[in-house]
Amino acid sequence: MVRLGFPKQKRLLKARDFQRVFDRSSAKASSRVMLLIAAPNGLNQPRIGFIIAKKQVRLAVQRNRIKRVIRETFRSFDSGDFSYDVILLARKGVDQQSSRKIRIEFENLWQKLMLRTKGNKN
RNA sequence: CGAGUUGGCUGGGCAGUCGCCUUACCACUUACUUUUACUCUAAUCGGCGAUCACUGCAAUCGGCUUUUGCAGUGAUCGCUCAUCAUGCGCCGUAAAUGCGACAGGAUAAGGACUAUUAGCAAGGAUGAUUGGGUAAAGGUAAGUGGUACGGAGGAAAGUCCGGGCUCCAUAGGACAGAGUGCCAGGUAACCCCUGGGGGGCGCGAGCCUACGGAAAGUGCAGCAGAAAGUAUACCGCCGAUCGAUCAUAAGGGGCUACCCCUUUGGUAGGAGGUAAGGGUGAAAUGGUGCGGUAAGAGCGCACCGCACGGGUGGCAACAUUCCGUGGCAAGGUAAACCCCGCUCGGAGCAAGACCAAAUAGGAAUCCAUUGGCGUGGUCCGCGCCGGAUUCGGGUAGGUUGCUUGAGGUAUGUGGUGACGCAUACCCUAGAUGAAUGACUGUCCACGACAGAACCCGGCUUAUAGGCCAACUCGAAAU
RNA sequence: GCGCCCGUAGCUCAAUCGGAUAGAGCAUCGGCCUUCUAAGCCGAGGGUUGCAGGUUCGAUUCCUGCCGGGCGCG
Repeated sequence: MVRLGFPKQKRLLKARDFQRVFDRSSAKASSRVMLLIAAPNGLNQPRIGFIIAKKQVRLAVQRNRIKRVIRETFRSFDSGDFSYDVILLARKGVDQQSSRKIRIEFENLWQKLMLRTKGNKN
């Protein structure tokens, strides 16, 4: 049974964590409106952090919406022992897309990312 | 019914599943800590003792050697060391005490015994500090799981004003600077609000209004126009008064087909008069009429307007169909400089406070007590005493501030109103990479603008709609 | 959380302490030149001066409020 909670252990909180992911990034997946960067974290679960700049998404309501949608999607994943830290970078125009579209796009990118990290291992 | 004005309220509802944050409670785990019990004995400082070595002194009239004693230094070993006290007769051990009963039995009575007792007092190598382990109980923190309550806005936004709060002096004086500007009131305060006045717009309900001073001074006004701030005069009008000229109508005179003088009328002109008319401009020094004049003109008069003084009404701004005076100026611009009145100390929750951690508080240069820093534009004042710059190095983790407040709701009451007062009840986000979402079903008007970050009062801006109240205009009907 | 600056032609910039038609270079278009192109020469078009109000006779300029962009301090 997969637990669907979203506690703080599954988030990136400190500036240090973010810096580490940028320094040791091993896989990327991107689309027109967002970019995922992943780095191994040595835990038995993935963690996620958001970088949604005010410059890219002006309104606070939209920034909150994107975070909520993606957190919700991330929460519902059966990630298994995918032990990577992932950073989501928002690009311009995300706020123009509907929540459903963002959700689908993020799911696709996540699948891509999992494939790529496996490829790296081999 | 249509069109409109003003003010106020609301800002999708319901059900289910999963998830996030705060708080409270319960259970478990981990860490820390306190107390108690048991247990182990490590370190530092100090002290004591023994042995050995060295040095000095004495025992001895002197020297040497030896011995003994004392003192000092050093080394080694040991004790202090395992607990809320133990232990100290003698022996032993390297090492440590004095006093001392009552009652009682026995006895004639007492001693002895009881008794190294009880008790008292002093001393000390026995001192001071830091520890480890196990168990139990309690507390704190973190995490996990569970239950329950609560969980963004009317603008949370822009950061345009005003305050609270915190630190710097208790926020003080002067200048500079900034803001503000009809009057009265409300308020903690305001560039806010309410009521009133003046001006402008609208048929109206209503709306807008930086609305002090131009007689303190300085500046500015292109083009056009004669002239743009000083009063002047371009085209005009007049030319009474001046001479020239024409006519000769009237009168007079003379040398009588002509001439002269005066008057009258005309023409051109000049000195001059004038500001009615024309034209320019955003703006040209009251308007209309009559009189008047050479033509005109506030030159005079009437009415209107204006200014000043007084009265009256109003707290005041101001108003005035009241009275009087003045023929009538002193143009505009102060969101140009400026003057006047009033207001304003600076910084901001990354304020500030506490805990923990870290460090060597380093090097160079410059300035220096008429100085530097706090302190901000300057000076004074106040407080503190080295300061500034560069280079190098270290730390930038947590708690608090943090939500009970100029708070809300209801009722009553004072006031035209903003708002005030009284009583009762209520507690309503507090995150910190930042919490309200997702999915499903269903209903309808098919859901706009938009997310708290120390807190309030306003302003401004954005906003799908829906609801309520008051009022205005128009139409129809009664 | 504070503080400051800038928005003018497609682009880069001017415009005197408010004065009339908002100008220059590059770019665009047309013509000349050249066999053709480039360069050069001549000419033309292109502006709601970020938006909305206000002050003023008159606003790119002054004031107020919005919108957008940039910079600095902690």
